[in-house]
Amino acid sequence: MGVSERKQRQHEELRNQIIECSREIVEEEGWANLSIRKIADAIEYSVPVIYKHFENKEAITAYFVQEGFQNLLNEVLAHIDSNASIEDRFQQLGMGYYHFAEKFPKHYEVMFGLGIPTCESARNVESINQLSGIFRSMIKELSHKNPNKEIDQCLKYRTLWSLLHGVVAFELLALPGVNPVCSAKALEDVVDGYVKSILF
Amino acid sequence: MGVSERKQRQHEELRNQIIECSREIVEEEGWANLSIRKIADAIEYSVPVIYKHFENKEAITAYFVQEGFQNLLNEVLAHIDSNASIEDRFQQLGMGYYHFAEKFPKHYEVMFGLGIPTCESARNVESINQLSGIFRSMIKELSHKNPNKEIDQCLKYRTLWSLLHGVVAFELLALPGVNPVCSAKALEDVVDGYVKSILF
DNA sequence: TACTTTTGCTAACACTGTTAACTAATTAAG
DNA sequence: CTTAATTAGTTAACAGTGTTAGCAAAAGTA
Repeated sequence: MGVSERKQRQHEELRNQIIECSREIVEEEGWANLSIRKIADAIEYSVPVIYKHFENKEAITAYFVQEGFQNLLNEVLAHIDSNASIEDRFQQLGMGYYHFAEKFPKHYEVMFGLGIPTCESARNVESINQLSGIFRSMIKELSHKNPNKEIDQCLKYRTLWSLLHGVVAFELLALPGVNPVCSAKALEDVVDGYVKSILF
Repeated sequence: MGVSERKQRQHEELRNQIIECSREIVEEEGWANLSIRKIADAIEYSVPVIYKHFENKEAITAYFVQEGFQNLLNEVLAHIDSNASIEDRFQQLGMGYYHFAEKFPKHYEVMFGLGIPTCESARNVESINQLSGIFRSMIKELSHKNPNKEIDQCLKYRTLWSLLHGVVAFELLALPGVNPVCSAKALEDVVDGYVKSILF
């Protein structure tokens, strides 16, 4: 037959077109200007067709949240050299995180935007759990280097992510009065302080 | 006459009503559900009346950004005991920042929300400059305690704000997989590391 | 009293997300 | 091969959004 296969292929192709057109719109006009009608226009289909592929608009943004966390995971993994010292690996982790945000700022926006209902869609994303695992194991390893100090690893896990997010969010916010110091430098500084806070 | 005075008073009263009704709506339904028509309904006037008091909807949110930074400044000032040591004052600053976000989460959202066009409206807010001044002078003072180390104060200013924002943003995002460690504790931890990164 | 200004309204325009109802094309069954 | 069933895709509507033009009524001024 092959006919139903072709149909399914075409169905998936259309889904991809929705995704790619959405990506372009967001890239050029930002999340606020992404609309179902614009997508429909871009894929040259009528509006209701989109609802055959995505339950609603939020499901489209949720896709990008998912994709974003996958990219974040890949970027972090790509930056970590498992032969390096644990201290260096923390810097590498930071740089991976930073480079992700630099490469995919729109993804970062929708992943971590405050007040946007996409926070919900971050739940049940497998990549987060993997990232979480990397973070925690590195913290554990670093903690072992300083057996004298009682270290709350749960707390440290949270602060690590806070630090990373803080630096990156500031870069994206471009708050007034803040000189354009290189964010990578700021992140290096912050991670350095973080590592020291565990070691000393 | 006093008649034009009364008119102006009534005009200002209506403006206040717009603000207070907006505050209530945002408190109960969030920023996404704040609409001109809902405000008009609440103040029991027709829609165009609102445009006599605010140029557009963004001007309303801009008002809250302004108010937010004023509150943030007040909260920070209230927490800092000028007789305390510089190390303690950094902790106090952090706590002031944190308590502001705790008391006014909706303000924090609109002040620092990513991707929301209100970032623009943060420019030209006088309170930011005052806050900025406090941050910088404290960094300067702490740096003097360690004359051996060459400290990039511009960088430290940026990282300080990143740290504060990072912790608070995480609290508000309530990201999955992150145990509900007390944010105040996380902030204390972070500020401690920050101070040490300057002193040692 | 007549004129002018202010005040506030209705109604519209151009958008938004979402869905019900319909048509046309395609597929499967008799 | 024709008929029935399914699917694909459409139009048109509903309810909501921000914003504004045009008008009526009220209030203030001469």
